[in-house]
Amino acid sequence: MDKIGIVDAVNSWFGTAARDLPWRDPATPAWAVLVSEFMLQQTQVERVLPRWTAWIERWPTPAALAADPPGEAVRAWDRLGYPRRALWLHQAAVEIAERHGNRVPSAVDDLLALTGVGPYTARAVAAFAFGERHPVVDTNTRRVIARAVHGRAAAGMPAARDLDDMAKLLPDDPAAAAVFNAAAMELGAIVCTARAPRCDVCPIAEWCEWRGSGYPDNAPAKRPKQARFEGSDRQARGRVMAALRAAHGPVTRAAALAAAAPDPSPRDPAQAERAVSSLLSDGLIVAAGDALRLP
DNA sequence: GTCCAGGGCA
DNA sequence: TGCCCTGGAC
Repeated sequence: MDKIGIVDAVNSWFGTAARDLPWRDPATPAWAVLVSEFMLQQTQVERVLPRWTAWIERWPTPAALAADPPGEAVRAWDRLGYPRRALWLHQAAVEIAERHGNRVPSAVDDLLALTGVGPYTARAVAAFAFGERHPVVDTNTRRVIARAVHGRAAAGMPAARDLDDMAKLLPDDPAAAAVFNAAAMELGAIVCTARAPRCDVCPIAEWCEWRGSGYPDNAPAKRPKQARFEGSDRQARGRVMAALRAAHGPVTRAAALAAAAPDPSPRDPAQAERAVSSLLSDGLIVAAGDALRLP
């Protein structure tokens, strides 16, 4: 493996292929970077952009968000999906305001201690907001390393090994390391994709162990099949949340149940009740007398 | 129509 | 290990 060749090729490819995203601007405050990473955990860039812009305009600091009720965060989250993350981001803002003097911490351990911040987000913020040299590994990076370095078609289960692999590739210079972290993710996202890799336009095709050994399919993707969304509890929960976001005040329990199950003859009559009770236990909705509202 | 991606939590 | 949501790819 030619480490220098790979790093230089990926970074210069990134210089031409990378989109001009506002959170990549070096002047972007750490708080805005943290918000972008929360949103990008689960959502494509195109959908995140308008929500992110509105969010940091409305809540330019952690304390500003912490001063509003969490339900406002859930409403502003809109349809980004996984609305528990809006609650977690609000809680993280409270923790930053209270424990860190309204300044996003730069140490990975401090970041990891924040609600909703895991190994990926902690290192992403340390690297991209503070310029620290850390391996930042998401599933795209893991796939790129599995193929280019290990000659495997797909990454295995996430492991500490992934961080070691990326750390070995990282340039010594922190700024170049930050670029490589972002570039490797981008390469995996748009070129070295899971299903249809575009090796013809890959900047590191000449070094790729997987390509060099004839694309062995030695990783039969044992990913558990995702449950269908149509008719799922998740869909029912999403419908209740949409109704609560649209209503600017409490809605009756009956209305929430009706929103959960618009089908007049649902196959699973208990599903609406499950949706409401699980949302209550997640704290995404709260009881207000006989009605329900955002927290 | 079906399948898939995405990080963190319990 | 299973669950959370949505929209886009196939």
